[in-house]
Amino acid sequence: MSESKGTFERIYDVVRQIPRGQVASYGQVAALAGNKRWARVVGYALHANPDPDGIPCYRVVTKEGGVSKAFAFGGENEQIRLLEADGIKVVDGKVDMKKYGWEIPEL
DNA sequence: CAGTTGACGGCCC
DNA sequence: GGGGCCGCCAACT
Repeated sequence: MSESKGTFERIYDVVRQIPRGQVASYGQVAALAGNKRWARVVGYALHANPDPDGIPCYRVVTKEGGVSKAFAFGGENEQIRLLEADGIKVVDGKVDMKKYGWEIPEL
């Protein structure tokens, strides 16, 4: 509770809360992490991805639902594969945010 | 310590 | 409708 978590861990915590079968955009994660302007920071944090096993960075897409090409954990094709494994349909390398877009619980 | 970069977002032309 | 530029914050060198 000391909020000693750094900005990165904070972002990881949000991504980790993304339910299976849904996706969240960088701005979405950034907003839940604390600030929407962290969109770039989110990208940086996910790139660090210290725990790809607990941090489904592949569930994080751009606001357009497109997967990032700079993906380094296997390639875009791999991310799409993982998304479909979650029941998310990927079209043209993009997902239907209006259908799979993660609804913020905004507790 | 300061400068540059970066898995983005939003607005302008 | 598509493409390009600027702006935001934090981390990295």
